[in-house]
Amino acid sequence: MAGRGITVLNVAEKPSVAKSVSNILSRNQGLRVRDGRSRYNRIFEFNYTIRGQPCNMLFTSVIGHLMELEFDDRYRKWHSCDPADLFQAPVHKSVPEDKKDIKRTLEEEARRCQWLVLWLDCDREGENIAFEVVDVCTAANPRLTIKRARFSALIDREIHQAVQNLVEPNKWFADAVDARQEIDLRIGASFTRFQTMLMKDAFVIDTVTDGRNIVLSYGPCQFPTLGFVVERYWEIQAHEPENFWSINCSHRSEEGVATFNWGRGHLFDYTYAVIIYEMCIEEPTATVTNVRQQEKLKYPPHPLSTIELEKRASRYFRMSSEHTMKVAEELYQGGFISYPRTETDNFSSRTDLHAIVQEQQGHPEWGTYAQRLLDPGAGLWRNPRGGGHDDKAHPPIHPTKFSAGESGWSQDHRRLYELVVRHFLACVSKPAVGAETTVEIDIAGELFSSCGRVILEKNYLDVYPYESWGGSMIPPYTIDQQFIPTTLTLDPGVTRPPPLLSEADLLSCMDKEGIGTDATMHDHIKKLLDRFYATKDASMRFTPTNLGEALVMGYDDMGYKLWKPYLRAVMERDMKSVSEGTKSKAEVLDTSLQQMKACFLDARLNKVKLLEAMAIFFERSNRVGSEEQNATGEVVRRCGLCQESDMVLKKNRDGNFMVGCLGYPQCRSVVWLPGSVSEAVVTTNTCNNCTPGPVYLIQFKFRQLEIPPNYDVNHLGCIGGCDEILTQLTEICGTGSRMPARARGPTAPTSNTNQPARARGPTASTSNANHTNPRQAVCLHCQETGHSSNECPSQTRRSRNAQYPGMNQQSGESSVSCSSCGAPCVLRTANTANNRGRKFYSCQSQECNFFVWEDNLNNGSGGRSFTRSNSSTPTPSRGRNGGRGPRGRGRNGSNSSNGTFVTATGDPVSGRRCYTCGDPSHFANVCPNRGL
DNA sequence: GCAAGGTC
Repeated sequence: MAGRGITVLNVAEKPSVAKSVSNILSRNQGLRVRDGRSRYNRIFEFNYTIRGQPCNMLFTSVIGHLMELEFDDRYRKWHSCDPADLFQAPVHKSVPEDKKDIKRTLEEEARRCQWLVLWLDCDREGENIAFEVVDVCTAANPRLTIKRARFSALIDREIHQAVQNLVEPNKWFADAVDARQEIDLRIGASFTRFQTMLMKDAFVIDTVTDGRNIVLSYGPCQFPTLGFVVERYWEIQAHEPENFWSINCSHRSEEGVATFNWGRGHLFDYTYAVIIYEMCIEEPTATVTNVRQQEKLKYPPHPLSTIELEKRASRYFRMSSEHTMKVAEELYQGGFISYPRTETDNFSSRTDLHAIVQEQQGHPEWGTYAQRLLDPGAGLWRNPRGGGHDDKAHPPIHPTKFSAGESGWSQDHRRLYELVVRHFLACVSKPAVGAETTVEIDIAGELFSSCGRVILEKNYLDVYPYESWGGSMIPPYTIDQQFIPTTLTLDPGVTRPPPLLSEADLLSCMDKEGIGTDATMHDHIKKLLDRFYATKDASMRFTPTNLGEALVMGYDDMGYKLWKPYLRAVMERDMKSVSEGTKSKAEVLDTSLQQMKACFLDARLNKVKLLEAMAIFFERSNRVGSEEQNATGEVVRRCGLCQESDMVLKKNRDGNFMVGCLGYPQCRSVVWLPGSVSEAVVTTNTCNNCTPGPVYLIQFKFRQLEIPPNYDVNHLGCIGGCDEILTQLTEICGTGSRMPARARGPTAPTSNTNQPARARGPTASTSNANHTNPRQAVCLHCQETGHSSNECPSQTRRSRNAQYPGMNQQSGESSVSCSSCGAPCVLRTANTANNRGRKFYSCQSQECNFFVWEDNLNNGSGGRSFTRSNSSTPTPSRGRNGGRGPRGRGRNGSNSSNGTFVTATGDPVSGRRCYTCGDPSHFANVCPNRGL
């Protein structure tokens, strides 16, 4: 490198840009290339003069983002914290292992440079990457002068202008991306951990996941994408076929046949249709009232953006968007097509379109067409029409090198290259021209019309066989001409549901609602398949799996539209505000994370909705150590034993409350709570006495019949050891621990509560419910000594023997009467998927909606009301149909017209069939032909 | 084991 002048480190977002800009700036004079630490990112060297200042230019690149945002180590393990903590857990940016070599190159080169010029793509992500590069380079050389080159295309004039007019990098743009990254990470990780741990062991869902560890991920892009699929599916399920009628007319003459369509289209009222039809039959003479001739143009498509490429490859070749992008990337790497990730569908006026066409003249299939295009006499050329999108970074996808097919290409490489070339040639061609004739006739006052088209000039259609423009001839007619129709029929028809979403439809939905970017949409679609949320059939159409549907249904039942694109739209608006400087990054982060955390906490409180939705499709699992039980509780305090994890409130397998360490099974610290607790919720109040704090107070509700009369059923309690009432109730009622009392740790909150249970031997001298406990010398019930309150003879185990408060059980199963209304109840057998064979009592009164499971009647765990429909089963009505589908019906709703599918006696409700296979014996949600 | 965004 020459010794005079300053040394400038230039960094581009990708190797291809570093190469292109180096070529342009050096004018291929004295350009030297050497390897960097990374095999992909070479370093170009040349001399250049910036505003009179001689410069030794070093030009290298990164590969997209150099850094990743992640949680601090303390929060990385799934069980290390409550997922709710992830909304404020510390995060940091760092260079991942596979980018370390690029980092080293930057550091080494930066040390010997005076200037750093950033040539990252000129969008928000590019600006953010620019600051990542700045961070790495200035850490190695703090004296660097930082400059930004702004360019919108890799064109000589633009690049020279950019380097002569260097500007400052835009922090607002980078901030917007920082905010987006942080929000995505926090929401994604918290919800993913929450719903995975809630459900993966609670239900049998891993039988169809190829033995892979199932992760029920949530993401602000993947979930709305799933939402589109599910919503369409519900729309189809909710569709009720309706009969309609239409009048059709045809006329055969010597010149040919014309088919006339009824001006009214079709009518749903049969009587009305018949009346009109009879009028036509009585006076069938048709009179031609209008003959219209028009020239019609069919325009070629806009220049090719990424989404259009994906959609068309899916439609024309049935290639998945993910595969399309893989093949396109390889064609790009080989230099055959331009950069494949672009939103732009508009060619810059500076692009030499003719040169691109010229390259294709020799091709055996479309070469002749290319020659015609270039021939001014043929008049085929027309400058392309743009579609109004421009990302200012890349041109539309177009061919960059001629190929008649390479030996290493697969069929998909050939097809995709051909599509890019033909699409480009079509774009610069004139539209097809057709002559359209419309004939209108009148029969007994009813209007009918027929339309025919003749293609006059095919133009672009000659090179674009993927599109057709069907032409159909109709015979000539003149105004006032009269004829008797050859046929005049009243035909029945039936409305059909819309089809399942195709991949092209899905991409359109995502594009319209701003879900993902051109470079990531295919990833989100693939994620639905990878996560077993949806399947794709042979015709490239998507069906939600039971898993995907249940998740969307669960959140929908909570009233949260997390599966809708709204959240992303709000984030996009916030990002725009940050990038324009009208809101600060901190402000946006504060507001949206606060809102999302509130939403998360509420969702967790309503997790029963998710569980109910899952229970519709999946069997409950008896797996021990359900992570739901272990990890989704609310935090009560930091574990004093392991001092690493939080202690959370949760239930054990038998439904008894406890406060256990999230570090289980490594840490077995546990506080068992009284067995009489029916409800427990961690509040935001903290204890003023117990240390180390904070120890959050728990709002308890006790079962009245299981506690002595002088205790209140509601109690705001502390498990830190200071709460006498809780201690007493624990002693009176016992706990839900399965361990024998002698081997257990303290069953009541004491100052020793953070001792591991397994470390407790039979001699542990704590406030355990043992005879040795001096505090039990006086029975709390009868005030006598000699026995504990647990064993007080005056207290039968009322909880076990108590009558269920809502039902009066008399002798014999068949003589139960409803305490709610007094009417007799009958014993019936459930026939739903999840409770088949289970017996329940159902009140016979039409006005009363009470039922109770027989097994609950005996163990006192309660009954629940349900909404009675015409053919009700004891399945609690769960609003599954509310607002879903165009008419507000779900596929198994209790709406009377849709009906509950089977009656309590197992009789199928007539007229309803499985949408998937047509079998009348079940609905689609339990169809054996359906996937997961 | 978690997101989405760059890109080889």
